[in-house]
Amino acid sequence: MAETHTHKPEPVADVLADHGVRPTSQRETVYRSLLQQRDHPTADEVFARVRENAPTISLATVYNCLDVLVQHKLVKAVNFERGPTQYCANLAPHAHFHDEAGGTLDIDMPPEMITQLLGLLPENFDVKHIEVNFHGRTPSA
Amino acid sequence: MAETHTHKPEPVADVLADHGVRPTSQRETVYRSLLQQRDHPTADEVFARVRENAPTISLATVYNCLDVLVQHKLVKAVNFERGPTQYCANLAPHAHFHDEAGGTLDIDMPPEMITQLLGLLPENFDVKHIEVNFHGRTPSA
DNA sequence: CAGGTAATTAGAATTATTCTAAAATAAGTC
DNA sequence: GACTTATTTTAGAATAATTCTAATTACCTG
Repeated sequence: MAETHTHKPEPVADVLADHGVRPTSQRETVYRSLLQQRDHPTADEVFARVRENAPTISLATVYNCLDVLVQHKLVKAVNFERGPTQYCANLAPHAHFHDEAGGTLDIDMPPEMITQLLGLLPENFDVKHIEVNFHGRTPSA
Repeated sequence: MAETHTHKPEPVADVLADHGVRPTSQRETVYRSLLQQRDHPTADEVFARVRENAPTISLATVYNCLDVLVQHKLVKAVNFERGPTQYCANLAPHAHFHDEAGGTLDIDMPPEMITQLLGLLPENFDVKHIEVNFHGRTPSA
């Protein structure tokens, strides 16, 4: 099957480099893990996952890598109430829905919605980012 | 000057009772503190403030009271990134703007905006609450 | 390959919060 | 008003997530 709509699959190292992140093996491993398993893992969960491939990586490094990825906008950090930070490689503008029963869902947000939200602010505010979180229950059925 | 638009100012104890919260002196003190000083204090800050009137109150009690007030929807808990939870007695629907330079602002949200946000979700999701947070800088001038 | 910068590591430290168990308070009952 | 029971408060210990520290390792530049 030919790839009709996708560009050539850019190696992870290049994606990092393109975003100004020096591509170390740890950073690649962490980022790859987030790309592969697109739930919303905590730092601990990422640590557990990457240990399989990189058994010598440390938790501090996982935190460092995640921070760098977030700072360079390759990954989003999601916070819910007092829970541990969760990480998300979905870069499209989206909100998050936190199910009380556990689990976090991405909710796509059309760009107009972002524009409207920004419209609530006084003109000269400099917005770095917006976060929209829903909290509740998904249908149990 | 006659009070033209306000109802009789209901004592704090009654407000608590009306919301199903047993009005203990600690709860009244904590709630009153939030009503009076409408910045977005952390539990520690509330603790420091209420100690002036109630020098024997404990930090655990402040946490307990804040939790009860939040559970009974008299107070909102606001979380930003990894910072400590902040509390807010503004019950009108509103978003929060976190200034990197410090400080948190309430941003009014018209009900239509809430409706639109809810429209992003599948029909049968049961939403307990929505949180909209902006992050950035206010004009320094 | 020497020298410098940046990244990683293990473990200690910190911080906000929650837990625990006991004492105090309040509410309801006779 | 004393008695019982449920709730709240309290001080301090415990926990959990994250950050810090200092030492080591990897990478790049000349």
